[in-house]
Amino acid sequence: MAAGKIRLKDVAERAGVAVNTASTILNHRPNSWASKKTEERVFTAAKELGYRPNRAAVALRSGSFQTIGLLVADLENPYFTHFSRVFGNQIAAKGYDLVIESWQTDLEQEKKSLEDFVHRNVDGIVAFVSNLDEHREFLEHQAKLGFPFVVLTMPGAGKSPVDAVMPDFSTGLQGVAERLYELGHRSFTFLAARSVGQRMGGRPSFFQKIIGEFDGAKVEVVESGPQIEEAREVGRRILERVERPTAIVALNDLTAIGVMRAAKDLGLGVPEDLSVVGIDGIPLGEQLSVSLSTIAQPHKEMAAKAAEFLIDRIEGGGSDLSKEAIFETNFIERESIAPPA
Amino acid sequence: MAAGKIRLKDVAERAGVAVNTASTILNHRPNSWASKKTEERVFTAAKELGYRPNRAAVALRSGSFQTIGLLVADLENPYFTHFSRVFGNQIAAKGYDLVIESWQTDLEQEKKSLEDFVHRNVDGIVAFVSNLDEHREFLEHQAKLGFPFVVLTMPGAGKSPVDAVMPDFSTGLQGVAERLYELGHRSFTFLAARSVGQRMGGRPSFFQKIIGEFDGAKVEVVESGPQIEEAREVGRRILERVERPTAIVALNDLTAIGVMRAAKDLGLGVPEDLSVVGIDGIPLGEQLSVSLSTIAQPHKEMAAKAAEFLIDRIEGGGSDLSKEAIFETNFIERESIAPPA
DNA sequence: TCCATCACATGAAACGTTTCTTTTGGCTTT
DNA sequence: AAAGCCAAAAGAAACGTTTCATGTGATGGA
Repeated sequence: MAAGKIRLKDVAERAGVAVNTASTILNHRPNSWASKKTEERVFTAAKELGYRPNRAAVALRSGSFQTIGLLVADLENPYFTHFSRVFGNQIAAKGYDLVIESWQTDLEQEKKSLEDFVHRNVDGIVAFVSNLDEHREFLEHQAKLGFPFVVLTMPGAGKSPVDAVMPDFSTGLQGVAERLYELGHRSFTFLAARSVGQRMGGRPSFFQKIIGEFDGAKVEVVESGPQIEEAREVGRRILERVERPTAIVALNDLTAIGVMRAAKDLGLGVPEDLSVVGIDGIPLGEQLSVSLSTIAQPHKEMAAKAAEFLIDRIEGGGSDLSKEAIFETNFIERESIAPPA
Repeated sequence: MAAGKIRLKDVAERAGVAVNTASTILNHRPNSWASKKTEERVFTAAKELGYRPNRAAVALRSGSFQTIGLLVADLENPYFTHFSRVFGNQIAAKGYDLVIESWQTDLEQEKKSLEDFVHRNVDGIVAFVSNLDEHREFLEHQAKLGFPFVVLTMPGAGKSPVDAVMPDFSTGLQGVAERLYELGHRSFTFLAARSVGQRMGGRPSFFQKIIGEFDGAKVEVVESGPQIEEAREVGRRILERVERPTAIVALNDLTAIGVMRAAKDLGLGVPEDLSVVGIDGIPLGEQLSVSLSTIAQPHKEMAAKAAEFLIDRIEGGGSDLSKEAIFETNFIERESIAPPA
């Protein structure tokens, strides 16, 4: 248990009032009457004793922890920590606490985390999910229960059973493709997330389609895990070949960093010998010695929208249709791209 | 509230037993007595109904949330997320949940976070604190209350009132100094944390002392904030001068990255024109295009020790003297250092 | 003068568990 | 056959709040 065990009862006693009176005064500020004098007494008593309500009791009685859960894929990826911070600020402003959980890499764990999380008795959940279809049954169940749930995922997997916030990579990818082609690139590799179903919302195929419309350009899709180390390995294998691409688009900024390192390992310069583009727009990308070009997601707006959806559900409770918000991404050109050698 | 409101009572009814019987069977697995037959009935009833205990009620009655709090300086710094993950695994194995909080940069907020955290009714806290002395009064109070508390901080600020886990940078710094001197460096800059009291545990002065013992070497101490952006600015100012150092040791790996970028901004190469060393040993450092030399802290061992200290306090409860664990750091040489031009 | 009315305050139930104490009835012991 | 004992299970109190339903004593209208 936490601090010195000061109960509401103690405060009430010291103020010479009943415990419910103290309760009304301390919380229900709005709509409470009570004479100024007793209010005064209760407040000073509480302060003097250093009273803090017992969260377990509050939660038990009022049915809410005032806590919302955020489930991210990997807390060690700056994209998620950055998102977490922005999101945390948003909901803190509404008086909610944040509990962050991180599932790592595999689908089984993702499912398990999701289910465990629901039973932590949080008031609502925002979760990054790799693939809507894998969780559809579960999410439908939650929606039916009216449990406030918002997912962040990729568009294109059909209507989500719960509110969803999604980036739309088409504009960003279009921008990348056009710019790289314009610079003279014709041979591309797209590093795709190892397929957990259609995790990447058709990013590879969309990119292929765009590139396919350009004369003489070709794109190869290679799978990789989402972390630097693996991308470095995969990148090395790609770049060791005789016929290597002149530009690589990676599945996220972290893997793009891995690819840049792979280039370095082989004595290739970025961007002279290889152009690299990431996805996400993590702040770190801008600070690298060769700053990373990227397709940036609007972190802040997405976090705000997720918070808004969730709070609406929690407070409005309305079990109307699920809502979707799709955010455009945009290509940010930095030092990591240049014309091919 | 979470899932479908299945109470222990419902389980008990379905199993045809009293609620306390169900409780005993479900939790007190060890030491419980009850016939195999009823055990069986209770378990299947619970499973069929999808029963999950209400955490608020459990916490209220048994006085513990089975949750421990981790307070870090900045969740966007990979050092802390990495630590969090390792630490989280450690305590998860003991059946505790983890709640992470992040104070950002300034002392006021640090104090506030610390105090708020205590009132979240967690079972114990592990906190990174910038400076023991700033929190001494508070920590002594917690120690007196017997509240399980472990701090991670720098050594040298006198005996900690609560259990403490600390890195000892003397070996690491010694290693850096020797190696850089050996490579031919004579002019150093030490990027120090902007002084919140003696935040850095005498790192700058210790480094000065070591360097002072080498013939013809000099070191200058410059302050910076802990984030990349500021370090980049500060680094630029240092490197723009006519008399610039040939080697910079930064207060953490992130700021070292900022310094490397500052060099790039000015057209200086790392390591040809400038050697850079960080502190912490974040995994990212190894993956940069110019991999970062660093003074590595033993994350894993430190996290394990912090977990051990805390669990001991929580479960042992013993209010004996506070313990300290000091971990050696060690210098890891990577590509970011070389002989001066 | 009497009864509504009002402002202010209180008593007590309830939230879902855990845990301390008590009951039951079948079995051994004498 | 009565007393005692034990395993197995039930009863009920308690944790610290919030909230619903009451209670009070003054005020004002009739």
